[in-house]
Amino acid sequence: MTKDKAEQALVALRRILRATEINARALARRAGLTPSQLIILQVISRAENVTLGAIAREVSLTQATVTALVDRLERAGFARRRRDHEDRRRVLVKLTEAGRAALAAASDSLQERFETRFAALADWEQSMLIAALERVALLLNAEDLDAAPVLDYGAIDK
Amino acid sequence: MTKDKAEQALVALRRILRATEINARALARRAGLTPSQLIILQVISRAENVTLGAIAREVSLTQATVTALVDRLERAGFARRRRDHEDRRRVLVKLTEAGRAALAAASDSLQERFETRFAALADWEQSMLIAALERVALLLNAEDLDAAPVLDYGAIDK
DNA sequence: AAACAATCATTCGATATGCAAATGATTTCG
DNA sequence: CGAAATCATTTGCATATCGAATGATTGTTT
Repeated sequence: MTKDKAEQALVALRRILRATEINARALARRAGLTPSQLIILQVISRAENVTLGAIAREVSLTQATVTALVDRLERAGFARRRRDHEDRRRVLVKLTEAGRAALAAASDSLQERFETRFAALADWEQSMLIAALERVALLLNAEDLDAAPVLDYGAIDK
Repeated sequence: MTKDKAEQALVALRRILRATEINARALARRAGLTPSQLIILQVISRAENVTLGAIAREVSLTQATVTALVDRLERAGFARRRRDHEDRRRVLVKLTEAGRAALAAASDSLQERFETRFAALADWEQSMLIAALERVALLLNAEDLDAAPVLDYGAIDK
């Protein structure tokens, strides 16, 4: 009797998760940030001028938590707050130059390695991998877990 | 010009990471545990009688951190410590009945859903997905990031 | 065997994470 | 207008995580 195939798939999946998880920690460390802070920073950099609540929803954290995280990012000089003029309840967050630099310093070598190696594959193989990954995401029902549009979780975390 | 294929792959990958990450939190919550505690509990359950240092290495945390986590698991009645007789510096950790029950209560619905859906696929498709996942793990160079043998990160976190 | 080095766990101090509930400010809607 | 909803912050609390120091034990060297 062969090893259960679903189990094989799960093992490979866990290996992927583990690699990215460990990478995320190392990554943040290199940038002088914590994993959570790095994630927030990535969200901010992707969508300049986001509201705090939007960030919270995107990363599935509480507004209170995001407030605290942005506090530290701001104190570290990586981000800046400013009130929204349209709706003065909102607070928009923006990346500073230092923040951009920190992100650059944290350039994701794991991701780059992946991209490089991926690019070296034959075209049909690239397509196959994409199809397979999307299939797996579907099997995990990723779509009804996150209504969030762009998500982009950086590399995990945590 | 078509969207970069590597980017497509990464997007799917992030969706997978995100699904599992959110799931891990919900999972732990259901069992009355924190994500970290759940991970430790899973490690313990898989290899009965592990040393604290071994746990730390397996999950890439500090011994100090693992000590604190096991403290809480023990206080909650989910695990028990006992000294190793061979080498009295070591401390072995064992799951209690309550711990086993907690793990059962936290049975991973995401994983189950995956297994169910995976099982419904045609045989060739299963094989293809496995191959693809293993390929991706390789592209991420998972093997030189973790020397750890069994790894099995449960459902990530964190 | 005595001395020294290595290993293993714990403790301590410090910072960060994360939540729920309460509060304050502003907008929206009946 | 006044009530309800929305958005951010604050507060209080438990946890997570690390590095460095400490204590206990084992292994090694002379």
